[in-house]
Amino acid sequence: MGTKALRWERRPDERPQEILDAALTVFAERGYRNTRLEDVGEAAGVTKGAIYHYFANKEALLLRAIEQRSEEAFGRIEEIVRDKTAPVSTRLRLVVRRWFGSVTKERLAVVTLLLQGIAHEAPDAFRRWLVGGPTASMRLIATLVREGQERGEFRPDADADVAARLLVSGLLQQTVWQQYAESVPDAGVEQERLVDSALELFLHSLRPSGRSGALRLKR
Amino acid sequence: MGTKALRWERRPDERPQEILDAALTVFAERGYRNTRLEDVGEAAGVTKGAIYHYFANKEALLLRAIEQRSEEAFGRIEEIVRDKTAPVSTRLRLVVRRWFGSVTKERLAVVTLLLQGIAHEAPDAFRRWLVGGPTASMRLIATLVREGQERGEFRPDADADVAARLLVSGLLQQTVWQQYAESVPDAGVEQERLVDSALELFLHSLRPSGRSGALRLKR
Amino acid sequence: MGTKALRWERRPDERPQEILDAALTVFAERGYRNTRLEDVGEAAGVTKGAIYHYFANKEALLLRAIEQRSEEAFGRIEEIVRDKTAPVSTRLRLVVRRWFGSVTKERLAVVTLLLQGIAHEAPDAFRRWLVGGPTASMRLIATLVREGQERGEFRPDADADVAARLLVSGLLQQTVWQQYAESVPDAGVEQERLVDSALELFLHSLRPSGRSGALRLKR
Amino acid sequence: MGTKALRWERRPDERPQEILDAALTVFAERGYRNTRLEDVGEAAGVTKGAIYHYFANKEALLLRAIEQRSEEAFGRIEEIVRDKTAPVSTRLRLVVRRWFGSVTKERLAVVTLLLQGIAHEAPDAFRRWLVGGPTASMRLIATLVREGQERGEFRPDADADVAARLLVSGLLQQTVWQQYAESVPDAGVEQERLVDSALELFLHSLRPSGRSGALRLKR
DNA sequence: CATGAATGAGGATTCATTCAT
DNA sequence: GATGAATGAATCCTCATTCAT
Repeated sequence: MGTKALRWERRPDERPQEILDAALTVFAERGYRNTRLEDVGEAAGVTKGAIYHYFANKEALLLRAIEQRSEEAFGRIEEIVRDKTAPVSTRLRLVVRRWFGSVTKERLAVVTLLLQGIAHEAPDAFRRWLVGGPTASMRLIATLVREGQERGEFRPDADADVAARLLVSGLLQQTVWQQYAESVPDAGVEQERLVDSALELFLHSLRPSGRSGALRLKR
Repeated sequence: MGTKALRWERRPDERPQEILDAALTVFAERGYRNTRLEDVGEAAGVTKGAIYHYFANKEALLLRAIEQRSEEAFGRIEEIVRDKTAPVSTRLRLVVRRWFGSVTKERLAVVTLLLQGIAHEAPDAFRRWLVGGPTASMRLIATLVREGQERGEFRPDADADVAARLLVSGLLQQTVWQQYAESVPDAGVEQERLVDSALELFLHSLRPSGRSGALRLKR
Repeated sequence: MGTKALRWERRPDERPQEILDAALTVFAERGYRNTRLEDVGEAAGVTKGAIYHYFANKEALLLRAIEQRSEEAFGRIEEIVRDKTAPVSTRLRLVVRRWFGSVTKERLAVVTLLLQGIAHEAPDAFRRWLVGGPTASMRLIATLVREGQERGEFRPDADADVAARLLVSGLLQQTVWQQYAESVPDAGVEQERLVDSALELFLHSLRPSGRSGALRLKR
Repeated sequence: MGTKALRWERRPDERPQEILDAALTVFAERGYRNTRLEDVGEAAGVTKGAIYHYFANKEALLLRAIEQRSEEAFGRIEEIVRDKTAPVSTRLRLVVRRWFGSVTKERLAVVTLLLQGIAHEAPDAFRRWLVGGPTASMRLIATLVREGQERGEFRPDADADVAARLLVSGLLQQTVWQQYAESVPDAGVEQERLVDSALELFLHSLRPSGRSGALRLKR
C-alpha cells in the first residue's frame, strides 16, 4: 500500500509517455516479439492491463513509440540547409553533427529498434521511417553535395547520391553496432571520433582533385 | 497426388539443404519469429515434422542456416591482400568487389536476416557473425589502408578505422535496403553503381591532398 | 452464461487449491501422461491457461499436488510412538489405524497416483515419497516391534523388518486395489475389516509361541 | 554392411520374441508412455519400422508383452495345491517360494510394469492380470489357509482372506520396491530373507493360540 | 484509472504410424 | 523383411487481450 501510494504521486497524465519510453527501451533491448506487454508494464511501473488504457494493442504501442521518436530523430534542419551564405561543407558538418553528434540512450533505442527490430513487425512503419528518415536525409545531403559541386566547392565528378547514402547508412549502422562493442572486440569507436572522421573523409572524398581543398576543422 | 509424386523425385539426401535454403529465405522475408516451422516446411516442400528429422529445433535450424551461408559470405581473400606487388588501391577494389559486387538472392537473404532479423533471436550467432564478418572485413580494410599510408599511396592523416567502417557498414546497409527500393522512392541505386562509386569515393577520400597535414585527429 | 456467473462466485484465492485438488483426482484417474492440462482445467472449472497463473508447468503442478497431500498422509504420530506407558500392541494399533483407518477420496487419489502413476513421470518425487512415507512408516513400525521384543511383549525371533514391510506395503497396495473391486470379483474387502484383520494377524504373528526359539533367522 | 550382415545371422523367427523382451524391459524401465517405439527398436536391435511387421501398433505390443509373461508369472502350481497328503504349511511354503523365491530380471520387469506402469495405459489388461494373477493367487492361498483351519493346522479365527491378501500384495510390492533400494536407504531387504521371513511370519500368524505349532523350516 | 485473473488462439515439439525403397 | 524419411494429430506452453473488481 505504501508502495502503491508512492506510485500515485506520479501524475497520471505522464503515464502514456512513461509507457512509450519504457516500450521503446524494452523493445530495442529484447526485440518486439520477445517483449511481453508485461515486461513493458514492469519497465513503466504499471501492470500490463494499464497499458490498454492508453493504447489499443501491442502494435499500436509500437507504432506510436516509433512515430513519436523517429520524428525528432531527423528533425528541424531546414534552416541550416537553406542558409546559402555559408559554404556547403560547413552546412554539411552542421547537419551531420546535428543528427549523429550526440546519441542519447533514447535516440539509440529508437534507431536500434528501427534498424533491426521492426522491418518484419511493422513493415509499413519501417518503410515510412525509411522514407521520412534516412532516405530524406540522404536526399538532403545529396542535394547539398550537388550545390557544392555547382559552386565549385566539390569536384563535379563525384557520385553525390552514393556519397550521401554511404555516409548516412554507414553512420547509422555504426551507431547501432556500438552497442556490441564490449562483446565484439574492435567493434567500437568513440561516437565523437566516428562523426568527426566520417565528416573529414566525406569532405575529402569530394574535394576537387588537383588543387587543395578548403578543409578547416574548427568545430 | 501429382504433387506428391513430384515430391518423391527429389532425392532425400538433398532435403537438409533444401530445408536450409527455404528457412533462410522465409526467415529473411518474414522474420524469424514470424515464421512458423510449417511455413519453412511449405517452402521446402515438406511438412513441419520432416524438419525435425534434420534439425533439433527451430533455433538449430536458424543457426545452421546462418552458419553455412555466412561462411561463404566473407570468404577467402587472403591472397589478394597478401599480394604486395599490386598497389593497395587495386587490392582494395578487388576485395570490395569480391564482397559486394554480385549479390545473389541467397546472399542477400543471409545478410538481411543477419542485419535485421536476429540480433534479438540469436544474439550469439549475431555477435559471432559481427566478429567473423563485418568486423573482420573492416579490420582487413583498415589494415590495407594503413599499408597504403605507409607506402605513401594514401594520405597519412586519414582515419583508417573509420574509413573502413563506413565503407563496409554503408555498403551492407545499402545492399539490404535495396530490397525496399520499389516501395521507398529513391531508395535504390544499382548495386553495380553503388559499389563502383563507393570505391571511387573511398579512394578519393584517402588520396593525398595537395597541401598535407592540415588535419590531425587525436590518435 | 449461467456457468460463467457461477464461476465468479468462487473466490479467486481458492483457485490454486481447487486446481491442485482437480489435478490430483484427474491424474490419479487417468494417469499423469494421459491427462491434458485442459482436463485438469475442466475439472477445476477453469481453462488451461489459468493453470499457468499458479503453476509453472505440468510437472510443477504434479509435484505440488503430491507434496501437499503426501505430507498429511503420514503425519504426526510421534506422540503415540513415544508414549512408553502403553503396551506396544496398543500403540501399533493406534498408528496403523491412524494411517489406514479412514481413507478419504483425496487420500486414495494421492496414494494411487504415487503408487502406480508417477514412478516414471517424476522419479524424484516418487523416491522422496518412498523415503518420507512408506519407508519411514516401515522403519517406525519395525522400531516399535523391536521395542515389543525387548519388553517381552513379542517373540524375539520374529523378523521385525520384514513384518513391518509386509504390513505397510500390503495395506497400501490393497487400499489402492480396492478401486478395482467392482470389476475384479473378489478383489475387495471392506477397508475396516482389512485394517482390523491385518492388525490382528500382524500381532498374532509376533505373539510369543509356547515353545521358544525354534527358529533363528540370520541377523 | 558388416554390421548389417551380423544382424542377419540372428534368425528372423526370433525377432518377435526379441522385440517383446526388449519392449517389456524398456517399458518397465521408463514407463509405457515415456518409451518411444524407436527405443524399443533400439533395444531389440531393429528399427521402429520393423516392429510393425510383427505388431499392429504400440498398444498391441504392450498387450502381447504383458500377456505372454504374466501367464508364466503365476504358473503351474495346481499339483502342489492338490497334494492333500502334505501339511498345508508345507504346501504354502512351496507355492510362495515358487512365486516369489527367485525373481529374474525379466520377471521383475513384468511385475513392475504391471504394478505401476499399466493401470492407466491398458486398464483392461491390468484388470485381467489382477484377476488372473494376484487375485487368483490370493484366493488360492486363502483356500489353503481355510483347509488348514479345517484340518486344525491353523487357528480357525484368523481372517484367511486378509491374510492371503497381505502376503501376496506385500510381497509383490516389496519385490518391486527393491529396485529403488540404492537410492532409498533402508528400502531393501534380500529377496531370500524377505520370502523366508514373510512365510515364517505368515504361518506364525495362523498358528493356533495356546499350544505350540509345528513349525519346521527346513527348506 | 488500475489490477491481475482468466481466456484462448497460436505455434513449437513429439512421436505413433505409414510407406516408398 | 527391414529401413528410415515423412506425415500429422496431439499436447504443452506462451502471451495478447479482455474484464470483473
